[in-house]
Amino acid sequence: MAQDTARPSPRRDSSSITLQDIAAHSGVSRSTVSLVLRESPLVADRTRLKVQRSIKELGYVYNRGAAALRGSRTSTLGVVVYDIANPFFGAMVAGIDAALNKEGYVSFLANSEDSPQRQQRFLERMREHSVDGILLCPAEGTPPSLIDTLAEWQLPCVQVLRHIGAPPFDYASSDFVLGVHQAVDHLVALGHRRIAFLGGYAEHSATQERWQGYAEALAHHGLDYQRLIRGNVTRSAGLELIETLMREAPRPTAVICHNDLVAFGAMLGLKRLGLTPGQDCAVIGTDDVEEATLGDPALTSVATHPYAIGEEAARLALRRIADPDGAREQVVLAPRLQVRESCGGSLTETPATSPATAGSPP
Amino acid sequence: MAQDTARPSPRRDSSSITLQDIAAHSGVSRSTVSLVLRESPLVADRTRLKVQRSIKELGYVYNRGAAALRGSRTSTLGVVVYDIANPFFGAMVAGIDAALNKEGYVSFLANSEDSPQRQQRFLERMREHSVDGILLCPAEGTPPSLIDTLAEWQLPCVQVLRHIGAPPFDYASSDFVLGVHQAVDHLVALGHRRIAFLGGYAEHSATQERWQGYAEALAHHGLDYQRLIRGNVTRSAGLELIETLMREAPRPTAVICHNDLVAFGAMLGLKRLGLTPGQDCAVIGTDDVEEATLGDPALTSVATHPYAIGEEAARLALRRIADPDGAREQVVLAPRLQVRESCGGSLTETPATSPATAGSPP
DNA sequence: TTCTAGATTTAGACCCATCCAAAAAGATGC
DNA sequence: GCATCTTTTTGGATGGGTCTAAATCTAGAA
Repeated sequence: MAQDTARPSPRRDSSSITLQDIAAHSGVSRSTVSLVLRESPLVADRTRLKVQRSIKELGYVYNRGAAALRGSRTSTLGVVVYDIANPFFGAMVAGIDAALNKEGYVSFLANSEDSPQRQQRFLERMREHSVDGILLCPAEGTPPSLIDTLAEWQLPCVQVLRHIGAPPFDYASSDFVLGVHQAVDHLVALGHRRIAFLGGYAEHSATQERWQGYAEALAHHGLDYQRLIRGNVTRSAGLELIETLMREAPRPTAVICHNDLVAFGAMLGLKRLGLTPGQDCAVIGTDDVEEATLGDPALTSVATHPYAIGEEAARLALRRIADPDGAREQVVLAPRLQVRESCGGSLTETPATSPATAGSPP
Repeated sequence: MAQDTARPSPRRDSSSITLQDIAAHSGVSRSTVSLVLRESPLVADRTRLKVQRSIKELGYVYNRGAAALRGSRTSTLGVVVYDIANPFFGAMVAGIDAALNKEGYVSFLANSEDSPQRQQRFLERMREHSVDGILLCPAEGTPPSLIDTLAEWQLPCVQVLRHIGAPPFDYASSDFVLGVHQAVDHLVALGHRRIAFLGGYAEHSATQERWQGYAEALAHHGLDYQRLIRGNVTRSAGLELIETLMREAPRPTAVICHNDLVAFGAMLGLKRLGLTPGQDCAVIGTDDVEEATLGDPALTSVATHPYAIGEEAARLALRRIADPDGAREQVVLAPRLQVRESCGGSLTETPATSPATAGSPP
């Protein structure tokens, strides 16, 4: 109670100061200090100020580990992606980070490298660390039962980009079906009739949705030509696949690519074949990465907004944590076709389609 | 002790099982179970097996939060980068993740967006979470005192790619000085005499080292021409900077770029000016990202091995955690010039320089 | 002045593992 | 059989918060 000004402030070994010390210093109980720390409205203003002064003066450091032990939240989240070196995921993680940061959350990140085993190990570790929830981009070959396991563990999980297991589940992604529709519509409007689709394997929901959109859109426009080449979704895959494709007869006059990397590879492949992208063959990518603007030619691309997806996924996770039994949600952002030179249209930039609204996944 | 087979295994609400339950079930004390969990050699084999069986049978989940409260380690690390959307950092984070994973560590990731404030907030939060250490790529404008602050906090910190504060400090990076030397040497061998350097600002140690290498190498070869253009390190910056540069007289015959993004921008800029990269002007990048192989033309680049840097940084952090007062280390990997088409040499790939050995930073 | 609802504050149990010192059990030597 | 070492095991204190229910303190009502 009395201000002991006799000795210089008895600041102990930095962070060994506890609630008890603050309580003693400010003349209240441990409980009250705890309430102040958690910004409870129960505490009277005078008391709050007094305690806050002590906290600052003694250089107190909140111990979240201890708090988590008794309390119910850790303010941590686990995030699993399968290829963090891919800039798409980089942007997505940036979005997640920004959204979590606002709410005082921090996230553990794991790169599964598309290995279900690594993914599993990480999730078990997350359980041991008692994270409040999981953001999961499921690795290729993840058993659908994983979602049930997480549910048994009482660990809220938001699936991102890909989904496994049976609905209803929490999910955040882009509407890939709609994206391909937009691309096909645009090409048809430009007069194309032979439109191919490049890249992807059937295992992922995200690929299946693209293919579904492709088939639907062709049917919708009454087009007969249909050519879908499976393959990896890398630059070099695009390079190889386009060579196969252009050797066929009849050739397509346009290709839609699984992502921008494939599209860049395809454009390079066209050039190596002596063809001009956008003139001899239109190319449309997916994702609209930064590089698309500065390609040669600039790439028309279905923008899938990874940063926004990351933000939405994080926010959805926070909602689910706050209300674990709430109705499952699917936040599926509408993509937007970004028209540039690679599909031979004019060089002017045309705002192409509807503004962002929610669609629905299969 | 007696196997209570009367009722179906009394598996309670999933994860509410504690050491106490295991102890009771296997007929030993809590302490012994704890020793088993930590793989202590003190425990007799018979006992260990018995306990492990109980652990499995009851579906026990280790509570790391509780362990951390009493013990001294959390097996967690904080990682701060300033631009996770950049594939270079993506690869680096992948390396960090892989190295940590092997040792049972997990990491919190934050994207500072080059904001010292965000970085500061994150570091404070990491302290509250009692991470065992920090991997820090300091944000632009980070006060050098931050390193002292972390030391006061008793938080081991390995700086990565950039460094601030006074030596000795723990640091993992690439030898940027040597990288530029390699690039200049190669260009000089090809007959170039007017070599410019593109991009970067003086604030970062990583930029300063590149510039130092540039100046040193020119002096070493007795070249008079010296032209260094500051600027951002993005694709579009490269595009703009090269235009400025090529309008000068005399023009350089070669440019070395701060990173590959700048180099790609520069190549695009050359094409827009009607010049051919590798013929009218040689271009060399830094980092050797995947895309370099598939550029048009393929880009000669100083490979800086981000994945390896990430691994080394993580391992160094683990060493420092194990031995907080050990001598500070600087792990600086030697880069390697990857010769391709963009500097006009032949199209054959020449293994250019020495294999990886450690160099030393300024 | 006494009573009471509402606003504040608090004591003490609790979360779940780890640490330490000391006890118990087993092995060995004479 | 007893003392002496080892090898194993263990009780109880401990870490630093949060939770609950109850205690205390107001100010306005009766």
